[in-house]
Amino acid sequence: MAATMKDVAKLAGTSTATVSKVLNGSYAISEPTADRVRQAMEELNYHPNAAARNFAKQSTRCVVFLAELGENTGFSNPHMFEIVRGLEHALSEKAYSLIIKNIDAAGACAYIEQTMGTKAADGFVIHASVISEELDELIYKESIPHLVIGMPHFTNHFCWIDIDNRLAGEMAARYLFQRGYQALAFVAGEDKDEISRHRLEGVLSVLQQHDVILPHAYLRNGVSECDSGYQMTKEILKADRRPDAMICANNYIAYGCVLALRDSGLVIPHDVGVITFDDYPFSQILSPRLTVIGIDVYDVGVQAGKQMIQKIRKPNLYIQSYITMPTLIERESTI
Amino acid sequence: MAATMKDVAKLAGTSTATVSKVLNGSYAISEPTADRVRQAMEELNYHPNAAARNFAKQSTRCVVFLAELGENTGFSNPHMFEIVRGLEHALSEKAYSLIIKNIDAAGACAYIEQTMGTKAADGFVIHASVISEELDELIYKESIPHLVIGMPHFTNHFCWIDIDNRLAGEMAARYLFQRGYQALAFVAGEDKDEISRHRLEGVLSVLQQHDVILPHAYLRNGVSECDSGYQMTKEILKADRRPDAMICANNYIAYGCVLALRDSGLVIPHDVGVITFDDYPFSQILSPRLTVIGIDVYDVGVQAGKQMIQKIRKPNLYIQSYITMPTLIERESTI
DNA sequence: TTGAAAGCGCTAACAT
DNA sequence: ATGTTAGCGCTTTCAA
Repeated sequence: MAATMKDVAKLAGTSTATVSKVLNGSYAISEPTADRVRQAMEELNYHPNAAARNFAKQSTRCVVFLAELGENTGFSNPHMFEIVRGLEHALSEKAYSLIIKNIDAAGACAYIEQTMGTKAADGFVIHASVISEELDELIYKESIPHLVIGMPHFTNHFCWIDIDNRLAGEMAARYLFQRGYQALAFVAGEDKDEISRHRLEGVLSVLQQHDVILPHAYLRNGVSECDSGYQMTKEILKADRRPDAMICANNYIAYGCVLALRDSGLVIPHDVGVITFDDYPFSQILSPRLTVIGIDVYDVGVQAGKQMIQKIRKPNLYIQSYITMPTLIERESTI
Repeated sequence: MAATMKDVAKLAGTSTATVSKVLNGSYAISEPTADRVRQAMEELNYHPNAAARNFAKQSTRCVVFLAELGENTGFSNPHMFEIVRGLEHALSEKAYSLIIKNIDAAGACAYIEQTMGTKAADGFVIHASVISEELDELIYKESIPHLVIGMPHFTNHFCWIDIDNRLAGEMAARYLFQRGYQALAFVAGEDKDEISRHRLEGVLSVLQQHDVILPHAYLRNGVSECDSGYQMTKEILKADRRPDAMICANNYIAYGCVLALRDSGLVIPHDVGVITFDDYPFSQILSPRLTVIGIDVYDVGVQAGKQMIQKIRKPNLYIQSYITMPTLIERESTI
């Protein structure tokens, strides 16, 4: 049986209260006593029992990350994992543990209610994929420490943190102009793909500032797949005057775009520049290595973790939103 | 303040012991009493406090997954995340929580000792990337419930679970022969890349069975990158007689291989078949969609989770190893 | 079938 | 500066 505080107290010739005090650094304890206690701990190889401690303090030092983790999430949505890494980092630093929970929107409410009810966690970081109005209500009513990753698409009381895809689009366009490209085309995802749409919006706003419009022939909608990116690019290349830069809504599309350009005998980045979003490892592995507007998703996780801890400490804290900045990563697909 | 067992007992007109008993289903309680208790719980919206419960039972119902989570692990090593998903699934089923901890081999020992000492977790699932002889000793000495994912490369007392890459190599070669391919080439990773080497070994053993040897010209070592795969393939194609099937050590290499074949005017799968390992989502997105020897890593996680729970319940249980089977996934890169 | 009571190991208010 | 003591909420043994 492991040594308990009582054992330490006995050996040090003090009370458990004193031991507790030197353990927690609070209150004033004379150096000699403290030393004796520490010595006793050492001797008994004493480790305070976390469960007992948390129980007495009514805390768990656990935060749970709720998300819908589908098949191959790690690969198809690497951001998810980067967020987890960032979270883990921030929480670990403050001696919190990160619990991962795979759940869908339907189950999230019950899970949180249950977990909160049994006091099995101190707070929740919730991926936007599992929020619902019902959840909003629960969290608001019970004032549950939380943080949503991703902007909710309905009126809500959530605290959330997100990425600015519109701004990323602006940055892409602005960068291309700056590099001397003049005729920009946008290879988009589905019309209902919000990320793609926001990126396009950003691009358009920059075009407007430059007093140019995006010709119909320079915009195609497809799906987030290589084949689709290939097709769209081929179509765009049929335009009377060929664009000199392609902005691809995402990596999958970009890959098809690159293949189509190659097949058309065009040289990247001299004939045509290519830029896309998100620094997926593949954008570095494919050749040419793609210039990208990246987002430090890891940092989103770190921020979320820090905010989370704040909110656990001060439940009345209310930060509605926080947006992280994209950054440009220049590589070989642009001049 | 949330209702406690005392409140329930008072309302139901029983003792807390009785409440506890109906809660745990154990012991005999008369139906009428049990009903009264349940009713009281309902009425008070009572949730047993997990911390108190675990504290009294001296358990945490937490398992931690230890691994070195580098940048972009989600993408570069999607298996890691799939394992996490499988683990989470198996643990959730038995009401265990999964804690994620990012740590390196140097820190693992201290972390486990500390976590075990403070009784903050019931068991550990440890990725092979963070094991050490020191850890082996600690775990053995303290008989800590654990399970290592990946075969240790030194004499040890660990319980571990792994994947059979050698067998996967065999399956790839056997399949190609069966489909009528006759001249197989192997596009390998680094010489020290164990996974690549094991796959190659499997291939060689099948070749041997067919009384054929792998010509020098049909084997190249490189690195796990597209460019390298491209180069190696180009070199292999210089052989006097060109191979009719390429076995690529992994997806990255396979991607380069496909590009090189295209550039050489060869048609996949008719002129040359291509097969690789691991069903990365990219193997489905690239065109042609790659035939692959896949491994159900998710299932490895599930098994690990189940084993873990077994070991927590019966610490003396000793399962040294367990190996999962690869499966063939036929797609467009082979006939 | 039920209840009383002694923990589980630590914290913190209060007293000294 | 240190000790006393009453919890924290639940489990479980033992007695009734």
